[in-house]
Amino acid sequence: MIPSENRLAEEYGVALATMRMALKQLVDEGLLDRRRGTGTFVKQPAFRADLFRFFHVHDVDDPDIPVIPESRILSCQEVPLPPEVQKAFGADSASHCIKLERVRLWSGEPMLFEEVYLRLPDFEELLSLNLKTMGPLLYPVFLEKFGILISSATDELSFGIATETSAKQLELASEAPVAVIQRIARNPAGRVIEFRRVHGRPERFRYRVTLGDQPA
Amino acid sequence: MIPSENRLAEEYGVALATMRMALKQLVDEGLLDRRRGTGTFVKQPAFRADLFRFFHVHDVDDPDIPVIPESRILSCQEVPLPPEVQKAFGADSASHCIKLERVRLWSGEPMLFEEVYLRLPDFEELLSLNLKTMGPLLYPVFLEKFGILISSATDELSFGIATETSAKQLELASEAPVAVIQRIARNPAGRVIEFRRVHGRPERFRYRVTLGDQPA
DNA sequence: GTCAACCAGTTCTCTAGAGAACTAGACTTA
DNA sequence: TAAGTCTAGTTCTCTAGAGAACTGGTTGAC
Repeated sequence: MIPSENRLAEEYGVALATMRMALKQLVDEGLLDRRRGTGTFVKQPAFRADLFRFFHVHDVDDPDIPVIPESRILSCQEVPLPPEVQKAFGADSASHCIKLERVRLWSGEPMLFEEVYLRLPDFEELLSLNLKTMGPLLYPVFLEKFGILISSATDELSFGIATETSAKQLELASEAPVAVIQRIARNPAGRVIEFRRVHGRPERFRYRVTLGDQPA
Repeated sequence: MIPSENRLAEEYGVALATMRMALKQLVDEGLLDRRRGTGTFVKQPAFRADLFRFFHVHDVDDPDIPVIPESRILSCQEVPLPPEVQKAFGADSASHCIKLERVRLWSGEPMLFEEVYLRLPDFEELLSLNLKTMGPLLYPVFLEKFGILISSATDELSFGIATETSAKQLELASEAPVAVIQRIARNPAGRVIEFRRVHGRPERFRYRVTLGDQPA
């Protein structure tokens, strides 16, 4: 809970209405939560709900329970920038980047194989970080360890065939059909922070997204 | 362009600041556009950009050009409510609904087969409407003919196999693999207006979505 | 012990206005 | 003609405050 609008206005030497406008803006941005008669509270960053709600693998039997799949990191190393990543990062990118490979499992079965590309030198420290200690979600790590907030992402879904690596990790036959998700994630300034390519086992794959005004 | 905030406040007998707050809210809802030094203008409903941006079939050669596929309506009739539609519409639904079938083509090739379920009696008039005169997009028709605004939608993508009908319309072999999109669309009050099931040819299928703050 | 009444603290809505910032068009001048 | 200047009209930001609406806790009556 933060101080009341009265106190804040006094403290910062602005009029009450001005402080109220400022607070309202922060509410609109999803950073604060105000309750009449109670007070103003800081909110968890909204991307947790916004970006992961749809990226869950849903149980086929009960599709309303979203699950965050377990994460198993395979590798994390510096590689030259692949051309499609170069295109996403833009001209101001370095010539190398970090490539992180991981498998996401659900009930012990591999569901998704992810290749995550991250900017250098921004994420240089990631190479020396203990990957075992990371949780299953990357964006909270970005925020806590690097101070980088992911505020928007564009996903593109299509169908493709497995690569040698993804087939192996997903326990599929070589060149089996897979779901392909390509994600470009940005910070609030619109700078592309992450390029991600995901291959998923098609038979249990389910991707959910809600656009527009979220109904209460 | 609508009258200035001064005039409106006077006309409605409220204070200037109050009218400003009201106008700001309409701007936030995407209904108005204000330009300092110029005036306030009514905006085209935002869903046009929000909901259709991602629902485009992108050219494989040039994925940055979105295309609205041509629409060919096959049928439009009253049918008993299928159970999954019943679940989406909720308990207050009538026992029957409108089912609209159509194919969406691109460069003459069928890309998507859609089954659209709409509430009765809300859309009763649709049965007597000349379907030939409708454009390729349904939501503008909902707004203009029925005064119903679609403001949010939840899409769920998965993989499945073609039904007899969808295989025929998409010119695929029976039980061929297809992309499946299930959409639930709502009005601003959160009432479910539309249930839609789409089958798509997998090989050129591409679905793009951006969540979070849209970068300028 | 239970329930109702009260109260201090908070946000919400609205009033009344001043001055800055900006725009589009009309006007002036070289 | 072309470029700069002015001006009326507009939105934007901020001040100063009153009263309503609501919440969570305390007090008091039974």
